[in-house]
Amino acid sequence: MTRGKIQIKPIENPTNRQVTYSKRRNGLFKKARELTVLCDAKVSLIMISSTKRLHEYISPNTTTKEMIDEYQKTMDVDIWSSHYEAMEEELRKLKEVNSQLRLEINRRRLGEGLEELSMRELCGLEQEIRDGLEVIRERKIKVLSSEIDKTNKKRRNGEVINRRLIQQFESINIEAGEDDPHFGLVYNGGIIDPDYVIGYSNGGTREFGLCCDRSLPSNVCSGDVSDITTYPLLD
Amino acid sequence: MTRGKIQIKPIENPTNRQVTYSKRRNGLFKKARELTVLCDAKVSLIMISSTKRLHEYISPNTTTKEMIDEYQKTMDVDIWSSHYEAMEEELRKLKEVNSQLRLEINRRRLGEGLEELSMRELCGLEQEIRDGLEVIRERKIKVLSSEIDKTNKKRRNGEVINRRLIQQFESINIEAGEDDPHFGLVYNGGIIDPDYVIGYSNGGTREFGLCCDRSLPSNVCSGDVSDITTYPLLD
DNA sequence: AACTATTTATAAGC
DNA sequence: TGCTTATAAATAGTT
Repeated sequence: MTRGKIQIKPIENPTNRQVTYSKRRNGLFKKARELTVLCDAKVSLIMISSTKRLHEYISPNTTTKEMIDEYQKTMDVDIWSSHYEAMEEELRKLKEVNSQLRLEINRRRLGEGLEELSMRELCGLEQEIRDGLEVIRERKIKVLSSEIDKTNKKRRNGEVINRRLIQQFESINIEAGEDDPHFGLVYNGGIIDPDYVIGYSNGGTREFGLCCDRSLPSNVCSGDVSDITTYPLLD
Repeated sequence: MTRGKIQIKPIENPTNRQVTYSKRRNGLFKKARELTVLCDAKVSLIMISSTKRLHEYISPNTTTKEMIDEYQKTMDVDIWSSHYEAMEEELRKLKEVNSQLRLEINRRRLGEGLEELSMRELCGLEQEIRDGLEVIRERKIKVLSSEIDKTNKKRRNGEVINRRLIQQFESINIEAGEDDPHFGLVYNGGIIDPDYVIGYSNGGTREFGLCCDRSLPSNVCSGDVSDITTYPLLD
């Protein structure tokens, strides 16, 4: 605007245009800076040249994000909605995968959703499940073995008391003059047969096995047993 | 900057400050507009006064959102991160549920992850899987039955041709003066025993069962059979 | 908001 | 890009 007034219209010459852009850009920056200082204002200035180069000024007492947030609040528009789109897509996909997984679980657990499976697929699924069943059986055996081991250890620790108990029983039977006692400690020599144990607890640190002689009629236990003496097993 | 040069420092007088803000704001707008036209540039200018009033200029050939998008791309920063937070939380939760579901599937399918299960849980899981297995077995029987039904329908449709085929075989055997033919159509009266069918196809709309008399020695079929006549079954 | 003296911005040239 | 400079434009202080 000197050495001859200019018209405000597009500068055709690219070099000229770029030079003018550069000069005026700096002018704008300077003015923005001055406004910030003089008037305690906040200024966000973003410029993109025709050559796609970006320059920005932001007042020192704020951030671009803050300015944009303020802009949004004032204009009551949601500029970011499009920014959610990618994320929403991901969300949608995850939800889909999720429900697929749930379907899969239900199919396997309840054997539902088999309608569309071919004979070959059904056989494959059956085998898969059999395999899984086998693994569970093996695991059960392992758990049981370890429980038995623990029980045996406790039994060994309790053998002294056990012997005293047997002696007590024998003396009672002798006192009563009975040769064929129907009650007694059943003790099968090391391993407790799980099928023979009635009532099985692994909740605490002590375990008890209540055993009955199966050859006895079931009503033989119906008497008054409240005066039974119990002994704590050693840990 | 006239009637005496000014220092670029905060204007203390609020009225003065506001007046200067107003004047310089318009100046900035004008410069921005001119830059847009002269240099084919895009300008986004947002100003907030000390009295919290917001003014903006945006070049006619663009939008504020576009400018901000471009800004983000260039600066390689995510201004909106805070806007994503809620969504990211949801995303995180979904992913967690997802991996839980996958874990669940693997446990059920492969019988893995059983280490932490108690005896009671193992028994429950085993029963669950047995139940699922039963459903699959039932489904297999259903599929097989339906296949057999379909086969029977086709067989009935093909009975006329079947009979002609039998007649043809019989006449051949009579011509040969043979009383005990070793070749013939094996037809067990309605239901084709799947174990007896060698080669089973359900891919197309037509099905063929190739049957051999199992009492025959295996080398009896080794002759020249290239002149066998085939008949298409009715659909 | 208008005026205007002056400063500032800048177009053209190098 | 940077410097120069003539001149247009912006604007501080006043009314």
